[in-house]
Amino acid sequence: MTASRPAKETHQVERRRRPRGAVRDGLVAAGLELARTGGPDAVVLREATRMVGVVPNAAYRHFADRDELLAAVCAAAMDELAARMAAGVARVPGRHGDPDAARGRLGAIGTAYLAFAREEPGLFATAFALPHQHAYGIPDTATGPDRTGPESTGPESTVQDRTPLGQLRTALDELADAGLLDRSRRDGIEYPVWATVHGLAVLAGSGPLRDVPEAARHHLDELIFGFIQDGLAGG
Amino acid sequence: MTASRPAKETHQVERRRRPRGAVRDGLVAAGLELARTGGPDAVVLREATRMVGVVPNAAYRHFADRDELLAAVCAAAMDELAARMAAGVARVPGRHGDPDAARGRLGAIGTAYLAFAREEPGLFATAFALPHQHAYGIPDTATGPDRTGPESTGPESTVQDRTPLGQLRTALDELADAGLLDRSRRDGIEYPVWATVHGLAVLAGSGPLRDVPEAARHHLDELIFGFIQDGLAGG
DNA sequence: TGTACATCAGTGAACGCGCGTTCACTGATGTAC
DNA sequence: TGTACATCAGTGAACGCGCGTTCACTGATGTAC
Repeated sequence: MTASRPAKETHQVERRRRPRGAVRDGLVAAGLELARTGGPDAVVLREATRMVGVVPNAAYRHFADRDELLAAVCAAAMDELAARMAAGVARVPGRHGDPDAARGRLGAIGTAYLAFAREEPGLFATAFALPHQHAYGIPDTATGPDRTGPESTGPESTVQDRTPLGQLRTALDELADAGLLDRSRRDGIEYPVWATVHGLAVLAGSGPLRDVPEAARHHLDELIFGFIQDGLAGG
Repeated sequence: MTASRPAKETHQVERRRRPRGAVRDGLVAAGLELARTGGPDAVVLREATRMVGVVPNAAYRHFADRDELLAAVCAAAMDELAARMAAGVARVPGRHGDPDAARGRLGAIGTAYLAFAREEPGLFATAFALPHQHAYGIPDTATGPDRTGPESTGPESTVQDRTPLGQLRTALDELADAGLLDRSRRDGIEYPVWATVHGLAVLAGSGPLRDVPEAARHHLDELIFGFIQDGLAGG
């Protein structure tokens, strides 16, 4: 029986029994659950420590302040979106360059994006809520390198990254490889495509279209996908 | 001199000197200024009363609670967006049905929308922040009539309304009247167009693309407008 | 035209709450000799 | 292999703050007779 272990050992387990990093991970996970229900504003430091079963100030061993915890939660939310997209893409069979597969993978990306926004509006909002968003002001100097800006579309765009934009780029590259997207139209096309899907995601996930019934929702999805197809085909 | 007025009159001015509705209007205006700087979360009831020069609980003569004040501020923010769009459209000369004018008015709508999101990210976020957004949950039953849903695109869509979506519909109708948009493609096309512009507005206004330098920003705008044009032309 | 009274829109004071954050502490763990 | 000590990661108690909201009140305004 396990009860034969000395009581002393059971007692000394009270302190520091958690594996290294468990509290930090737990705080982020707790913050993620709070964000799931109420968006970024619901990520309350004290509540997260309560959920982990730790005293409030223990959080300061792992985060400088509440904003740093929120930043970690935002990153985790973005990771979850990326993971769902990757899972959707992986579910589509077919070799790289096969036209049907290429179309299917691009569609899977859009579908996963929209599904995430609708099923998890709180996490979706959190994923795109960079901390310090609260100060809506003119950002810094609006100059300097920006890794997500359109100017980063160059040779390095072939580097595979798991971010939503990176996955979209990969899918569009494959579409071009499959001959379904004219090479001359490839450059920068990820932005209009992203904007279209993101716009519907916001409007239908937590915006003014959030209450449309399911049938109309599917109609909306089809309208948007058809529109993107036309935009990719060119005028 | 005005100083010849009896001091008594100057004194009795202390109470109720404000015109009817001035405090309510002032609270909404104050809330709008708070939202301008910090988005919907910055709409703090006590701060608004301070700005108006009134005691905190005076707000409860005009609003049931903080949420009702926020709702009024959100509506005011949406009105400001609508007004900027209308002003942009009105600036484009040319008769109804003239191709150049029709194109110009549609472009003015998109430009005004994007400019508002970039210049006033706080107000833009507030305009689309329906109160009770904090509870991200499955809305009611997801059934019942929805006036902004796609099913409201019918004979009543010809009714002119000043909402952003209403103005977009009007512009697209004119585009069809001018022969630039195939009638068979008109139905529901406002949603993809709206989504595309809204998506860029969010991404570039307060999202991950908010820090892209001005040159790249204009490039993005052109990409999006070109994409919409291709989508309207059809595949 | 003047008076009596209801209503309206403000004041003043107070409440409980939960938050983020700081301080001094303590016990367990890991490391140097 | 055993001991001394630094570091790590938690505890316990407390802080000040600003918020939304409630209560009883009061004076000015509008209305009925």
